[in-house]
Amino acid sequence: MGRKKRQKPRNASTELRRFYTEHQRMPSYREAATLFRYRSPNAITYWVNRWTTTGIVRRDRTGRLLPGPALAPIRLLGNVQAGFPSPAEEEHIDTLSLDDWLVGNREASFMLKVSGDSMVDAGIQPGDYVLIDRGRTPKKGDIVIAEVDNEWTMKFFEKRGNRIVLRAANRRYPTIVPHQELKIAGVVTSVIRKYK
Amino acid sequence: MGRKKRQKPRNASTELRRFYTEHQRMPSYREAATLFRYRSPNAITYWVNRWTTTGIVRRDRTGRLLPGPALAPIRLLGNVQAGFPSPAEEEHIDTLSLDDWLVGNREASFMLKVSGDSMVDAGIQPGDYVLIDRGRTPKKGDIVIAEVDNEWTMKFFEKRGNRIVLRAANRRYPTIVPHQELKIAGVVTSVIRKYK
DNA sequence: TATTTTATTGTACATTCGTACAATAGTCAA
DNA sequence: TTGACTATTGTACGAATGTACAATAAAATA
Repeated sequence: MGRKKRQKPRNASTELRRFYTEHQRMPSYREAATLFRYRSPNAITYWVNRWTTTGIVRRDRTGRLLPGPALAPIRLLGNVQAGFPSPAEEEHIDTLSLDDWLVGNREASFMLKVSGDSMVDAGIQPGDYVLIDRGRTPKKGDIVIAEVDNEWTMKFFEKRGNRIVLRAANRRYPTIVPHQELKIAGVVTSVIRKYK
Repeated sequence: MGRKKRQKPRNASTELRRFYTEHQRMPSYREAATLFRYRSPNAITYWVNRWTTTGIVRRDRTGRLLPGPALAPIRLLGNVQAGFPSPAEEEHIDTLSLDDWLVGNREASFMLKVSGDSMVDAGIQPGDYVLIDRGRTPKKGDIVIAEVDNEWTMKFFEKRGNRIVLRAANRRYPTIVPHQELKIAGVVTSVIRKYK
């Protein structure tokens, strides 16, 4: 039969991950054959057998492909200062995606980029991103997105006696005691800083 | 025919998202029928038709289910201080997952929980998580995980003349000039803080 | 060189899949 | 009560899928 030079699929994990994130599913054997330039879907059967041993893919009930552990998201290891962690003592957030880990209530969540310096003393800097949960009712000490004088800002939600006050985590900003009704857009559930 | 009380599937998005994150694929029509307690896969065909209009699901080439925009991850909106953003002016990280956004090089990445206070002046606090890229070569100004005196710490990577120095972002810690060879585990690519 | 191992192709088949079609019961408003 | 609309069930069919089997070329090894 006509036959191409042998190849052995290069960076299978990368290609498969790309397909998975692009299509939100794993390829069929025939699609994978196309992807890796094979003429027969059976070439994929051949490779799937070793990919399962290396954890790149798994099979579901009907034999279809699923992403294996090696395609899975980020691992959470131990602490920085407590000495460098050995892979043995990994915490097991392994299987969880950052999305699931950070976003509890998807429908009610959104993200903002921080541009002021009113929260620097709380370690939130301009350029950071904050995840907001719209649905949550703020507790004392929470960081909230609130409307003050027709402007939305990020402040600590606190109480003085029975009154609610909004405190900035920057000595240069005053604490605000809202007169009338107070609009709160949501509670900050996490902060993300991304270095280039 | 025997028939159950009418139901109209409740929180379809939640159920479907649960299935998708658990199985890493969308259900077949028959599986979805089981999931929502229907006796006929055709009940799902019926509902898929309206789920596609509300963006909960999409169909692929062969009619199989894919997660729709409404099942998709977090949206990135505008800036905090620049006034509260209208949904119109969303940046379009919509379709991107936090994982993809934060983790460039999956194989070479891992996560650490910060336990020291050596970087507080850079806004990295004890309890924060840092994502590390093993593969990247550190540039001046990067935050790195380095081995100093048989202990791993997080420091700014800088240069004095031709020498590499490791500087803490906390006035109480000294700057370190490594004598011999310097082991660097990776470069910090992002910081994540999670409030309870 | 000869031999073994590894990689690729093609075909065929049972299984699973989505969906078209038809029937009918539940719900609601007039 | 009647009629219109909505929701559910069952069946059947063509298309797509994973895989078993067999053949064989390419590369590695002796």
